[in-house]
Amino acid sequence: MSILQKIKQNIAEAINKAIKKDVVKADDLVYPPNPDFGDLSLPCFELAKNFKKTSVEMVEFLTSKIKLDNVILTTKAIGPYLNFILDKSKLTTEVIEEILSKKQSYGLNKSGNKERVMIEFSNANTHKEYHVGHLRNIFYGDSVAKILSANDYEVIPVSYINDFGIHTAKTIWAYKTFYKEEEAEDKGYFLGKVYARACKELEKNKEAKAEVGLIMKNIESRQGDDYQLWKKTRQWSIDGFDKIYQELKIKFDKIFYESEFINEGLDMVSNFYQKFFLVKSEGAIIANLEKFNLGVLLFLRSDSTALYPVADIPLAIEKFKKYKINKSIYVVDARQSLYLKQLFKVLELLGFKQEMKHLSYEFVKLPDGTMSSRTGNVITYEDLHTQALEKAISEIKKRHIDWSEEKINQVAEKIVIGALKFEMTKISADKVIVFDIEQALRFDGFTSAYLQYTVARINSINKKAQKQKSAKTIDFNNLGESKERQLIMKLAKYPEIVEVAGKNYDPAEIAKYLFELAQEFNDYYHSVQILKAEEEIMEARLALITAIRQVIINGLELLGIEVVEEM
RNA sequence: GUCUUCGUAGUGAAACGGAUAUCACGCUUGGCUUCGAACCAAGUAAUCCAGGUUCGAAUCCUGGCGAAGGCACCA
Repeated sequence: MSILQKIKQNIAEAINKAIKKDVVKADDLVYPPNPDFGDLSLPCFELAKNFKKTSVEMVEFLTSKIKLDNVILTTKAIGPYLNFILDKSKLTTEVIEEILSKKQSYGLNKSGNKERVMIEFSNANTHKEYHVGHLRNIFYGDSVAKILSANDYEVIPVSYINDFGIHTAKTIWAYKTFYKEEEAEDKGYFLGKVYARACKELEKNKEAKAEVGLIMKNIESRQGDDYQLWKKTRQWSIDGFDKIYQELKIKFDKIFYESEFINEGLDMVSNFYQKFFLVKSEGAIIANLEKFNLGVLLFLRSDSTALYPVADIPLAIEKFKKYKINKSIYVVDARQSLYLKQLFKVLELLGFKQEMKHLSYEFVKLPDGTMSSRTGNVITYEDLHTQALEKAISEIKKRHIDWSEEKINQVAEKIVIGALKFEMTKISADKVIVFDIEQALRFDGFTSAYLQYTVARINSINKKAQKQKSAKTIDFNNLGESKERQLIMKLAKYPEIVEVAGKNYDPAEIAKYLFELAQEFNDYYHSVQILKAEEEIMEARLALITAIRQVIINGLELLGIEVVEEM
């Protein structure tokens, strides 16, 4: 339990004792909107009803009854709110010492109870490009995985790659027709271009559709030249994804492929046909879920080729059986909400009672419309990354004429990856993002560069302080400025933020908190002297800013963002 | 047609049903011989409309308007 949670509990107990009832809970205590009101607050509307008083009377009543203890310094009644002012000197010492001793584990909690959770994200297709839409998915999924781990869940991050759809045949058709034996350096990226070409050409060339169908059949037969070509190009894509995941520093425990599950799924369909819920309708095999208000779900087309649930179901079952998970999370675009409800219902009908959760997020659009690999209206990861890197490098060169190329590149890379991750995770998942590349390449305001800059600034102060530091114990009573007290409260709230972010699967919660913390620090930095203060004050302030640095680093870690020593 | 999501300063975003609606960008003004100006300070400007529930609504309910998305052979 965090320090603040303990305090809330103490206050709730003190109130319950005062009114001789057990009605107030720790969570009823909220933070006042203005620090002048106090540190914690109990809105007394509900309580007043219980006691048949007006809320203002209730506050007066409580004020007269409540016993102050060693945490609550004093109370302050403002209208219907009973506010509490905490003993800051004690809080300050406890908070800073906890952060500085726990370091990277400050903020972790045990709420997940080691529950096994599998989270599936970054479900890209081979033989297509990896674009900014995928980035929202992978950053969201990766961050949620990290946040759940911080809440003590045993998280298994996985990805599921569709390598067996008709799109693979289209790409192979275009490759054979227009590119022959061509090979590019970045093969995954190259295939994306080939796919876009395929879609464009197929629109005007109707006869080619039959060729594509033939290629698909050849692939499905798992023998012959087309199949070999499929295998080769599939590997190009997979290598391309690996390279992207490496650049983004994102790891999966396991990557599943549709081609590994499709046969099992087809067997399942024939076993289940006319049992359970699978029926023939208009020539196709469907699951009729109308009585659950979920419409119908197609399994096989009337030409008996497979649709997406065929492989998704055996995969889901493998997750439950082989990985023994309690909860299965799917990070998938909101457009597939109905499909996931159908999938979960089918699994439930098959007897799987484990929790299945669709972690939905809205998609990424471009200013001139929906992103679509078919029309070529996409921003690929590679293009975005290259542009962002150029911008970051030029910004660094403006500031550090003496840096080596290598150092510039290293720092630029971290700034760029941070910027991309932050842009995607700072916005709540239910908002459509209209991706503006200019906006994403900004390094000021509500951005990860602002946070990285704050850390670099603190590093710089600490470096300059090295020689002046003594070994004496620090007296935190020297942190008496109101801005310092606010910073302490902010730092103390961090563990709760991690918990809320976990409960709501919400990285944006972390992003918002970190930005506010950094803003408060930068404001503070401009208003006080640190290195030029008296020795004892200086040491207390150095400890404070080191704690701030630690919390920013910890929070950024949950978003998958690295900091830089200097920038 | 039907279901789902979203409508907050010029733009983009925040606000467990709670106190004066917060932040960024933009624009106007000010701050570097000073611990890092990728920074800070001040100013400017907003809850789609109409009802309802509530002590209290940007938030919940109903209806309208607007935008996006789903709804049988695309994933």
